[in-house]
Amino acid sequence: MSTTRTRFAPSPTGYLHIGGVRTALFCWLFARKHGGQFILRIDDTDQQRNVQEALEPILHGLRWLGIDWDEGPDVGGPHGPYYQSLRWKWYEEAAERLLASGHAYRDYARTEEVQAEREAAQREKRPFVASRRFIAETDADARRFEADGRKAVVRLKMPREGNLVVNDLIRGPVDFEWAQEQDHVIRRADGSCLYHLASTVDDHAMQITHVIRAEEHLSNTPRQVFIAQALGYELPQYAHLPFVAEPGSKTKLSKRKLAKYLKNREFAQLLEHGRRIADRIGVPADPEAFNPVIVGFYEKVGYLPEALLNYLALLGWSLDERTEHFGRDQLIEHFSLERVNRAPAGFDPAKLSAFQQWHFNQLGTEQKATLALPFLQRAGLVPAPAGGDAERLVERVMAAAGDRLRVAGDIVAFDEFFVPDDQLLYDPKAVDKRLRKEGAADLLRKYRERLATLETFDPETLEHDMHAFLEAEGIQVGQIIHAVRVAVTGKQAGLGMFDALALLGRDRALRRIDRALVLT
RNA sequence: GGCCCCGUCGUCUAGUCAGGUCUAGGACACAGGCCUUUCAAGCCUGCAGCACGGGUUCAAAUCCCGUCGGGGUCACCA
Repeated sequence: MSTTRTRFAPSPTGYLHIGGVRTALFCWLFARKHGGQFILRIDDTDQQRNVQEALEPILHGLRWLGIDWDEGPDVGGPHGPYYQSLRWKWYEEAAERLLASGHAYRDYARTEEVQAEREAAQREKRPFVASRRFIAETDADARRFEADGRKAVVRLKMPREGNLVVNDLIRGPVDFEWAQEQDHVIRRADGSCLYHLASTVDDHAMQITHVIRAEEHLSNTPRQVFIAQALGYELPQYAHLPFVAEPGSKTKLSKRKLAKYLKNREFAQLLEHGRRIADRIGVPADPEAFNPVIVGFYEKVGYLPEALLNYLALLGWSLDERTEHFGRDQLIEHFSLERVNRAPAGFDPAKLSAFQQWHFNQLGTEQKATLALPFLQRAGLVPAPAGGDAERLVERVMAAAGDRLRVAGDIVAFDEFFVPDDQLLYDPKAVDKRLRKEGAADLLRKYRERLATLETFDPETLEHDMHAFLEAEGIQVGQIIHAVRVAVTGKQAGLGMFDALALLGRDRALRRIDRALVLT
């Protein structure tokens, strides 16, 4: 057998869908696993305008995830062009050959006529497969039909007996009866060719050995096999992947049903989390582009490509009963179609988030800081270019934050460390609860005086000193620390208190406490 | 409706092909607890599933038949 070659054939829709990219991932993994090639082919037979513009987000998303293609747009290859709109000559020629060999015919039936027959069949509860009442047997027939104002489409002349067994690599043998198959149109009245013809011709021309695609194409396989056999092609192997389903449902995930998914608590949280970040960095949160069903969403808010990849791979595939965390290379090493599940897999936002968290926390402080910096810059919290001091501060905040960030964009939630003291915002609820509490202001004032005289301002010294303060005042830590936190950060929750103080330094801490005291 | 696919905790899954080691394992989520200056994290515990009904067998999640349920597809879309 020749080299393994798989392909992903997206149409330029302007965005990379989660379900689509999962298919691409499996095709890519399979090719890489077997040392073969992964080909990207653009299915633009239907849309003419702005293909490049609508394609860009798809290519970008694939690149972001590290799914690279050996042949396709940008990189070219020996079987190009890789745009179906540029390959019409091949299809045309194939259609003529099918006509010549009797595997296809010119059908002069009008759309309405076919439609009427189809509806009649449905009413009588019998399958509709073909009309064949307007086949032009001779040139004279053709001329007569044309004089009548009719135009011909080319239809496949499907067999009326026997059956086909497709040995699907994931599902095993699948049985189809030829008699159930319609005489599908392969060329329109205007001469342009349709997807099934184009796809079959291209798969052969590009020497695709394994057609790995979504389950929705399983029912389409017989007509493609028919075309391939009629044209004398060697058949590729087929593997039909289960759908990526809606959260909590078995229906195919769709970009258009955002409102419905938002009823799912976890999905709503995922989007909400993203929006909080998007708001701060000025990313428009319109559902056309900012939507968890689209890969771009994750890049925009600072997910790690390897986390998405890992999650997606496990959506329908598994290695064994325990291994969950995979890097790109391990995925390639272990992937196999035999271990792809047959049932649809629901998209689980919470699990994706958990994977992200795990991968993000595998990173060192420095790497996390590097990833977070652009978010601070976009939020206007750190200048661009940042400069050494700013970079060090980001790293120190990141170190003190520990596991508190899930995605790189979460850094904007720690804006208090980057904002000038006189611009720090105080959460009114926090002020009421912690600063306006009886005795809080007095204690805060006393604590402020201690801080003012403290020699060193690192977390250890601060904590040590706090204990001395507690003893001197005869109070519990809870009685003072919350007030200090609100005073210097404006918030009720955040980093460890002593880390926060040390991060700000004495001058900034004192200034903030002074501001806070005015609020009491 | 015809044809095709699918059906193990709420979710993703292991186990099904080669029936026993499965009173069904893991993860996420959820609940409770511990830790604790907050929030996370971490640790511990808990909750929860073989769609149903027949059969075959000493033995069925696993094999067979049927039922039910879900999904896909039936375009001059891809």
